[in-house]
Amino acid sequence: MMNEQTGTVRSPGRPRSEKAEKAIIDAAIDMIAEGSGIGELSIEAIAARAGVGKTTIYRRWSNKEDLVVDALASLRPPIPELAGGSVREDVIRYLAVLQREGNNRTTRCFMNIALSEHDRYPHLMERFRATVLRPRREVLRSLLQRGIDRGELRADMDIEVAMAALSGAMMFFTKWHEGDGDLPADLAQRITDSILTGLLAPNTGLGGAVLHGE
Amino acid sequence: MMNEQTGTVRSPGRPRSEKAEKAIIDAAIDMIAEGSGIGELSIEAIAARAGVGKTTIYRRWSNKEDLVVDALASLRPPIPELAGGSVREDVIRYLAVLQREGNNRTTRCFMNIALSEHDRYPHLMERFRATVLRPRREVLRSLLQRGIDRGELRADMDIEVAMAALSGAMMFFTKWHEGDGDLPADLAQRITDSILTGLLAPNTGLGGAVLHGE
DNA sequence: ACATTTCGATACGATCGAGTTTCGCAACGA
DNA sequence: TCGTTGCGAAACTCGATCGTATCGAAATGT
Repeated sequence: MMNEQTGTVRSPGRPRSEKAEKAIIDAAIDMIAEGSGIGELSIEAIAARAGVGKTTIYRRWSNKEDLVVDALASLRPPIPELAGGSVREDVIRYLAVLQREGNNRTTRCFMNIALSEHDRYPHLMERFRATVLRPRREVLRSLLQRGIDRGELRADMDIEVAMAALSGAMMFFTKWHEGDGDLPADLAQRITDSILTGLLAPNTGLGGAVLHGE
Repeated sequence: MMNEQTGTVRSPGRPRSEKAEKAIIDAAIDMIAEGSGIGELSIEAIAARAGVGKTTIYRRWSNKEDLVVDALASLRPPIPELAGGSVREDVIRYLAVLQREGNNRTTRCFMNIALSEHDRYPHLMERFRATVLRPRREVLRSLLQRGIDRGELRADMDIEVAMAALSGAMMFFTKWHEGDGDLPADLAQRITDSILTGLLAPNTGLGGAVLHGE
């Protein structure tokens, strides 16, 4: 009755097939990656593509949203690894990863859903925040914090805004780039340098920081 | 047979009701604003809400996408008006408008669709680019260009990247802000100052621009 | 061997929505 | 008055999908 390794109760009968479970989730992800919104996704189509009976799906998830939540959570886009060089180098590396992911079909559709079904599927959104957004945010935050500690970045920097500017700029390009050509290869570098350097002309007399005062 | 004002042919019979047309479009917009994706939107529901027969819809649009395209095109979110003050002031004003719109239910759902149905409904996306994206882009571009001409902004600025950073940062907040509270009231100002000033510490010896060299 | 549970397949009733047709009435020009 | 066209309402056919039930076979523990 007891599983020797885990100590949990082992129910009698034929065990559930992990292969089927994987096939179902893969099928769901594939269909999302092909552009289905959650609304268009049908259990029947998932079952057919996974080569699985509908029963096998309903035995595991009671509705579509639960399935999609699990499917998307199983997707774990890589968290950018930083080399620990200069802050500028690491920020470029970080944005380059975002850019590469933005061109990946699966990540792209995943992000589409995260952006648009925001209000309709709160569970899903929370999962997205936890597995994708927050880890990256922390990587970037600690990177910027390191820059401050080292004196490479200004100590009075608005970290939240800086993170939004860097990630948002890249997101803006990957979503709304005019023309269907690829994004420029040096985009990560250009974004990084623009935001690190700032837009103000160098010799306005005062250092830029003074402008902060109201 | 000829319409006196326009010179066009006036067909016989009862003319089409402009009121019905407006009611249909309003109903469609309402339902989109309530969170329906295009997939969930049904012609029957639109007809019912508009108090109109389905025939009246099919007589005008041959399918759902055409109707939605027209409906969304009829929506004309205001293009930010700039006061012509300092560049900093105008950028803040511009971003403040974006922020306000991000909290508006209709604009928000409109944007959701633009973000996610990107690939599935190309007509719709093109219309969105033309009526929303491009005009704003031009406002912001000319604003930054003016800053360069006046010497307030650096002459070697990467305008495309700067626009993406400003808009992207605000978009990032309006879409993915943690916590459900409202966005801070001074957000537009914080974004503007952070990006104008840049993130680099002031006294790294060299002016920031030198870092651009590879 | 036997009980139990899952498997894929298939069928089922129910619902929903698309798109078409029909109806009687309303609005227009001639 | 008459022909034409638009109107809303309703009925209709058709296909998709839902969620459930049932089947014989397969996989496990006892």
